[in-house]
Amino acid sequence: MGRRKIEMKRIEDKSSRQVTFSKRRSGLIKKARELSILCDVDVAVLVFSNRGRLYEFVNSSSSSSLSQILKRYQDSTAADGKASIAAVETEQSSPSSCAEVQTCGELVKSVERYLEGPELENLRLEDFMRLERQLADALVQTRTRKTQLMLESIGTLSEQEKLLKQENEQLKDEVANLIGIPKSRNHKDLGVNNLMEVDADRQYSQPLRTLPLLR
Amino acid sequence: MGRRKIEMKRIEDKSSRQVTFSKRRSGLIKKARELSILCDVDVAVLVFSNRGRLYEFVNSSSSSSLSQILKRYQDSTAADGKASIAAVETEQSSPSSCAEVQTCGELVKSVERYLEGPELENLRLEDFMRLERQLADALVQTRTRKTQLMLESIGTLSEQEKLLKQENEQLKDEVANLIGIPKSRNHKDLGVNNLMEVDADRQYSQPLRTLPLLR
DNA sequence: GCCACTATATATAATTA
DNA sequence: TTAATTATATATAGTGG
Repeated sequence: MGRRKIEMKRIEDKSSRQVTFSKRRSGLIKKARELSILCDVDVAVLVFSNRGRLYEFVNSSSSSSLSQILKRYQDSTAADGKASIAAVETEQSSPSSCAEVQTCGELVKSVERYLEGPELENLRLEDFMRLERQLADALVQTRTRKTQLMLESIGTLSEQEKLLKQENEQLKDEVANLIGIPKSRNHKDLGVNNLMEVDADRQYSQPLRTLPLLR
Repeated sequence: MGRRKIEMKRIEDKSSRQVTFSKRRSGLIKKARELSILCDVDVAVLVFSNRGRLYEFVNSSSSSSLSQILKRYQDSTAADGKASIAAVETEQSSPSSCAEVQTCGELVKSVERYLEGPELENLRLEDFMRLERQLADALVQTRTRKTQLMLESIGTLSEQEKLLKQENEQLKDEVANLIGIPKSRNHKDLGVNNLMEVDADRQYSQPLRTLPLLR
């Protein structure tokens, strides 16, 4: 929304953080006002600057006062007082085999037939509960199979990687040998040690960006 | 901000009011989140639909103190004991972050507390439907992230395998060279080049230590 | 009622005064 | 500095499925 896109993280420069705070704060409050007017709902926005100042918006037109809104808020969050925002994402399609897809497709079709059939009227709650269970089972099986296949891929690839690395090391040794021997008899060991040290370092030289996500 | 400018007054058409409510509500909450992140401040947004549902955002790092601050603004403290779970805003989020996962953990905890609480008797069907949605959302999110991580791992490993194979080929060539044409004047250069190439590749040849955690 | 889309309105990051 | 300005990013009103 500006000359360029900014990263969604704390703005480190104090000055521009302050400017952004001022602009976005009023933007937020403006939007809150618009929402409350357009949709005729109660909205409260509270912003506490880190110097302790409070900026707020509470729509006053309705019967709700701030205290009432806050009361509602506290009632609503009596259990823990925390906000939680769940992001819904469409599940990515996995690399599933043809057989599976076919099976799933058939399953879906059979369900469709089931739901469109003339005997639909005659079905009872019990039938739908059974159908639900069947579908849930199919889903669980599909997911399990998917996970299994992915883990297998990962395992195979890791194994492959290990072997390639070993081979690689041997080749490096050989190269070091071939290069090192002509000079003195110690060169070989030095070369090998050096390579191994480099190798040992390698495993630590990586930013593990995935780790935090697992916490 | 749309195909045309709209008057700043209550939208009379019920349907489009509802649509606008949904869109602007998530927009408002998104902006609140951005403000809290970019400027490192505490922000709370509370939106009550006129059917009594609460949509909220409170930046989690400060929620407990925020709750306390909120208490200061409460002038009446009559308790009516009605319990309800805060509705969870469902919105798409691009970057998965620690905060999100943390939110999942918090969600689980709050659910546990909720289900063990003394007010369990007072909950209505509506509350459980909402809870179900929240949990389903959290589950989808978790699954999606899992799948994403696994796919990333597979991608990385494949890439790595490719690079290792290339390196391997080069090393083999070199060994052949060194054996086939020993003591040629090119030896030194080859050695240096090789080491540099290895070095350049190093950044890709990383063991993914996070893998076991996915199981 | 919920998507995706897209034209347009609005918000705002960088820049200038 | 704070206040305008401007170029760009983002939000969203209307639309169709």
